[in-house]
Formats: sequence, C-alpha cells, structure tokens
Amino acid sequence: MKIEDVIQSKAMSLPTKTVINMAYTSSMVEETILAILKPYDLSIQQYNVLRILRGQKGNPANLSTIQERMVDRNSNTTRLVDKLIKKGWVRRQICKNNRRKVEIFITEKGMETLQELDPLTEGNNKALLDNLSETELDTLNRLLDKLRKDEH
Amino acid sequence: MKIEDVIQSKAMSLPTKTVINMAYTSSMVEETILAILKPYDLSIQQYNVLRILRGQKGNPANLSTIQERMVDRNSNTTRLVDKLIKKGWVRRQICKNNRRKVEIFITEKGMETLQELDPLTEGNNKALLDNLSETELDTLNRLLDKLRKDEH
DNA sequence: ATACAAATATTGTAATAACAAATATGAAGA
DNA sequence: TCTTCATATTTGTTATTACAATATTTGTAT
Repeated sequence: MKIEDVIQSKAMSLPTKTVINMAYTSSMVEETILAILKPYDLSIQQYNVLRILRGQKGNPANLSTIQERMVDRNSNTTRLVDKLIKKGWVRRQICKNNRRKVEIFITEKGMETLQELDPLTEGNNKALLDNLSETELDTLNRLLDKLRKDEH
Repeated sequence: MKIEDVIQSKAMSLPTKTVINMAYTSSMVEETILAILKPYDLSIQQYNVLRILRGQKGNPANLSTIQERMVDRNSNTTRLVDKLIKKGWVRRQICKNNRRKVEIFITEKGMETLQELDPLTEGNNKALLDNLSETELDTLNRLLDKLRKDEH
C-alpha cells in the first residue's frame, strides 16, 4: 500500500510523512519476524536479549547493559529475563564486585536455539529486502544512522 | 549509539543489520512521539486512528477500514475506539446498509484535539529529522517504499 | 561511623496488545 | 425456507508494556 493511501493526505509535511513511513515499514517487518519466533514461544524482545547476550561472546551482561542495547528500552528487562530463565536459555547471578548488579549469561541451550533461528531470520530478512540492492541497503543504513545523529 | 554497538557483531549480514537498524530507529522516534501524546492520555495507536478518521474528510470509516490503515494492525480496534469514544473524540454508529458494519466518525472535539497536537508533532518530527536534507528525506521515503514493494 | 544521595534491580499495577472464540448479520444455494 | 459459509465486529483471556514505587547496595561528604 502506498504511504499516501495510509495517511490519506497530500498536505502532510515531509518529516511527518517520513516518520509515518518508518513506523509503518518497521511494523510490517516486525510482523514477519514475530511469525518466525512464535513457534519458539519467543517475543521479539526476548529474541533481542538472547542476541545481545550472544554478542557478549562468553562474558555476562548486566541488566542495565542489556537495557541500553535493547531496541525497545521500555519493556521490563527483569521479567523478560525471567521468561528466558524459565526456558533454560539464560542464567542469572549476582555480581561479586557490585552486589547491586546482576550478571546474565546465555546458556548452551540458548545458543543452540539462536543457531536454529539464525537461518530462519536471515532468510526472512533477505527475502524482505530483496527489492533493494546492496548499494540501496547501504544508503538506507547510512540515512538511518544520520537520522539518529550517529557520529558516522 | 552506533548500530554496530547495538548488535555487537560485525559478522551480521547487511539485510539483518538493516532490519535491526530500522527497528531501533523507529523505536527511538516513537518514544519522542509518545512523550508528546502522554499529557493527552493518548496512545500512538489512538492517535493514528484519530488521524485516519480526519483523513476521511467528514466521511465515516468502518472498523475494518481503520484496521487496514493502521500502522500496527494487531491491536484491538474495537477497544481502541471505545477509549476514544469515552473521551468524546469519536462517535460510533451501526451502518444502515449492512448492520454488521460499524461507522466511526471523528467529532468536532476530536478535530480540535488533533489541531492542538499538529504543531507539537510537526515540530517534533522536524527536529528529529533535522539532520537529513530534503533530498535525503526523499531518498529515505523512496527506499522504504521500495522495500515494501510499492508500485512506486 | 553516620547520614544522605546515587545506582541497580525488583515488584506492583494498570493499560495495551496478541490471539482465540463467540456473536450477529448477510449471501448463496439446495 | 433452511442450511451453510463468509463477513464484521465484539468479547474473553493471557502476555506484555508502561510507569511508579520499593528495596538493596554502594559512594561520598560530614
């Protein structure tokens, strides 16, 4: 559907149109990912936490570190981790140096789940974006980075 | 924050990196909008419904029409509309031709609320995207459209 | 030491989203 | 007409999110 059909107004400013376009596109993309995760009884946020922990390459991550890196910061990380623990995919322990902190590790079982999911989400993302060339993907990333005012 | 810091992995494929970048950026943008709507006790979805109804230019919209146009299709439109009715911003009546259908109108009060919000969200969106030139915004929109496989 | 503020995480709760099931109406054919 | 299927919405239920309040531990200044 064209974004003009969605917003039903040609009078909308370019920035506002862009914001709606992003939200709309991003939501469409998320729907497809959700469909892949559903058989694993995994929410997108839980999946993101697992991937963040894998990115730690064996080191634990504090709750606050996870929260910083999460795509959507507003969810409740404690309870998110609870769910992952219940599934045996992560492990939690109190930080020795600073007992206010909590260290979270991904388990072997969690790694295996991610490895099982990798080809599925990779395939999905590739198919989703197959209309864009590599150059266009680079441009899109660059524009998004610039939008967020990344220092290139 | 650079998207590489978020995903913590240089090995990620370009499509997957792009998907994460979009989700991350879009979520950041939504946070700012949410902050604006909060004093009006309005969720983003409720706000979207109001704007969809305004786009009807006096004509009512069926629930199914609203649902089609909504950015996030999964929410429960019936109860979303309930909330807006409670605030006096929309009106609901059963369609005469087809009593299965429901017609939803925006009220004068709803229009006034939107008009009050317009400059706030416009200002927000403009400030959010002020790092991108008009050409870059056009490119971004074009790439998002193409990603969604719009027939240009 | 003590008091007080800051950092970190958990818990409580109300609102919203996700999903399935139920209801009501309409359309089409035996 | 009766049955059956399709459409449109509502309702019920559980999970998740949003946000505020509450510990607990640590750091710092007196």
